[in-house]
Amino acid sequence: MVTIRDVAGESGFSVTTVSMVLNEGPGSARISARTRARVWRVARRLGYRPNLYARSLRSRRSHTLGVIVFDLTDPYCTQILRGIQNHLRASGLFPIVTDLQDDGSQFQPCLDMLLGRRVEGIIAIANPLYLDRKLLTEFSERSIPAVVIGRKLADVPVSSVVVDNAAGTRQAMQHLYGLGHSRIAFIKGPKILVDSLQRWQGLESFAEEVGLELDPKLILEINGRNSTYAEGYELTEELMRRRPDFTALVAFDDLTACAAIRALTKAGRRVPKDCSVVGFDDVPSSAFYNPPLTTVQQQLEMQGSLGAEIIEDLMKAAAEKRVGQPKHRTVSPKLVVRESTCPAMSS
Amino acid sequence: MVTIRDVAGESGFSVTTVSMVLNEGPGSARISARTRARVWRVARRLGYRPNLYARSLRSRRSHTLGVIVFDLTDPYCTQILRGIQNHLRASGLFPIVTDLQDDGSQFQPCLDMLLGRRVEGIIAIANPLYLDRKLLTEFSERSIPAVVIGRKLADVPVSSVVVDNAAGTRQAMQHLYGLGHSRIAFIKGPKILVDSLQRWQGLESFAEEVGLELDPKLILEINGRNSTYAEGYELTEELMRRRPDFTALVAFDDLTACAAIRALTKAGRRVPKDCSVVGFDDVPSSAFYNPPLTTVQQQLEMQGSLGAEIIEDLMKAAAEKRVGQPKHRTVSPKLVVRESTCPAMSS
DNA sequence: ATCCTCTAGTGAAACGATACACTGAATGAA
DNA sequence: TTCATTCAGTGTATCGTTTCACTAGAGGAT
Repeated sequence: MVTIRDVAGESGFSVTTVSMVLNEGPGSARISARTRARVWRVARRLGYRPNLYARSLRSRRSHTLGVIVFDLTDPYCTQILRGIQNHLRASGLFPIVTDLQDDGSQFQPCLDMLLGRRVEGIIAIANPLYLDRKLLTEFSERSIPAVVIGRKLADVPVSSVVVDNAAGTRQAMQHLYGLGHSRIAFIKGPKILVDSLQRWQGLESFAEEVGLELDPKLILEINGRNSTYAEGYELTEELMRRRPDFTALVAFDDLTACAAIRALTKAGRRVPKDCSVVGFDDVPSSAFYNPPLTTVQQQLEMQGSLGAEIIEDLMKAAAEKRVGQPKHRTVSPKLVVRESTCPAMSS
Repeated sequence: MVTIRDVAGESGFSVTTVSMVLNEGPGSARISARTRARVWRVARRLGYRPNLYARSLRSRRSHTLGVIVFDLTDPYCTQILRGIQNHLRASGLFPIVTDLQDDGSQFQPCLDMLLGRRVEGIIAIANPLYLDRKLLTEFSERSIPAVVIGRKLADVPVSSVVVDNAAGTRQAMQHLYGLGHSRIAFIKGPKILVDSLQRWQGLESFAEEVGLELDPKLILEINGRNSTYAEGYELTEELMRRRPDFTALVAFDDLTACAAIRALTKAGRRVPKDCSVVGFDDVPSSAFYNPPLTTVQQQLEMQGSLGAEIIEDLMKAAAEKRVGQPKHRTVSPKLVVRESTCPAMSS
């Protein structure tokens, strides 16, 4: 591997000069244009590549941030990741992503990894199950900026990006109500997720406003013990057993919605003609479902880039020894209407 | 941040001793148990975390490998990634993943990134479109081990892991043939992918063996100009226009299969009763499709871990200054039968 | 001629770890 | 007693950069 010393020797200038030229920093202005050109030429000819380890060691900056995702195979995570990457590309920061693989006990090892690599900031994509606030506190103690995407932690001084869940389900309900649906079934999310409650509240408040009664028999809840899909499927069967006459179903998320559609189809009910279904998230595969899913889009990429923006600011502040105040952003979800919903049959 | 010097000062031993103890290397045997215990205790108490930059700089080992994926939001990639991670966890190697975002021009920057971080090996998940063999050659020149997953490059001395495409489509055909289907439609993959040809050949050879005639009018091909899904949808419509009487359809991949199912459903044909459909890949969402997709499972996780195994061996060889021979592995695909296929109607 | 400023660059000391050759004391054999 | 060997560590150079204080020489002002 060719080092800066090689470039210096070959070009006839000192290591310092080469360093200043190649970094194009403020010092570089003190070097004549001719020298700069020569240094660059030699560096290029030799294929010089600065050793990031040496650089970071000396400069005490890693230009690196850690991203902790709870499951890299989950499209929810990868979309957010995409947003983060896109925002970061311009800023010269490099994301190191670590994957919890849906296993909470991996949190500490991941954190150790990232701290060992001296990340200057952290973005955690939060499955609340695996988000250890104690560990996040560790960051604020070391004054390493951190932002959580998908969850707002009340008692920890950590930035956050969240979606306005209530606004999302309100839109979903508005849509169905506008289509003339009134016997609507619901599959609520598991209690452990704050999102479950928020989504339910948005939905309930809309129903109350327009004077729509919700039949308790048509409200079921995922308990989260088995696979979401399997459970969604079974709950839908249970709903049909209880009250076969509902004309629409609101699912906690897209996966549940897909399970519901499958169960309905199996039972001989056509979606959307016999029953409309709406989901939440808008993961990419929802657009390709049979039928394409009407769902509440979370703007995950946007959430990612907002998170990246926040962390970037905080990191800049930290580098300049200022203290950055935690920031909190909320993104507005947007209903995307596809083919899993249609007007209620006038019965 | 607490350094090794702090631990040395606090424990009363020399930096060298602390280093030997904490690394638990061969040198550590020369240190008494009492000293070891003390050093560990102090290190733990102070929260010492070795600086990986300093370590790598001095030891000239990064214990790091680069993974280049062509699209991190593609489940194909994330499943392979999962396999890689799982294999690597035990071996103390850390994967740094870079994402091409489906943009070939990102290949060089990603490579630069990885080389700057002194990765000791590379795994590339190959969308052949973006796999630059010139750049990969750069690795073998620097004698950095590399393995490509998803493609075997004939003229480059680089290891590979591939799926036996032909065996996969043979199984798919066997399945349909066994169910009594004989009027089968096909949507071939785009010409630029080697997989397209291989899958087609497997399929054709099976048909020939059992004396099944393939109607040229029922063979269409994705050209890859627009979105695969949209094209799959349109091609299916075209097939129905040409010969509405086919009873089964073999799609190039799962996404195409989903598009086909959607098009068939829209046209009022029930899957599988009126037409069976089989895909290829078995991405996770295929199991949740409506109906759940019968498809050829690629064993992507397995491919990932095989790739990791190869790179691990090669890296070990490189570290010991041996030369590792490129290895080539082929995984056998496996048909998974779900609900998108059923016996042909006896007509 | 002297002093000062500016220009264009240089030298040496870090950064935090590991590698390697070395050492003082204790032990054992002759 | 003496010499060699082992034990349990230590001192110092080094990895490839950046940082910071410094300087030789040119040019201008007095």
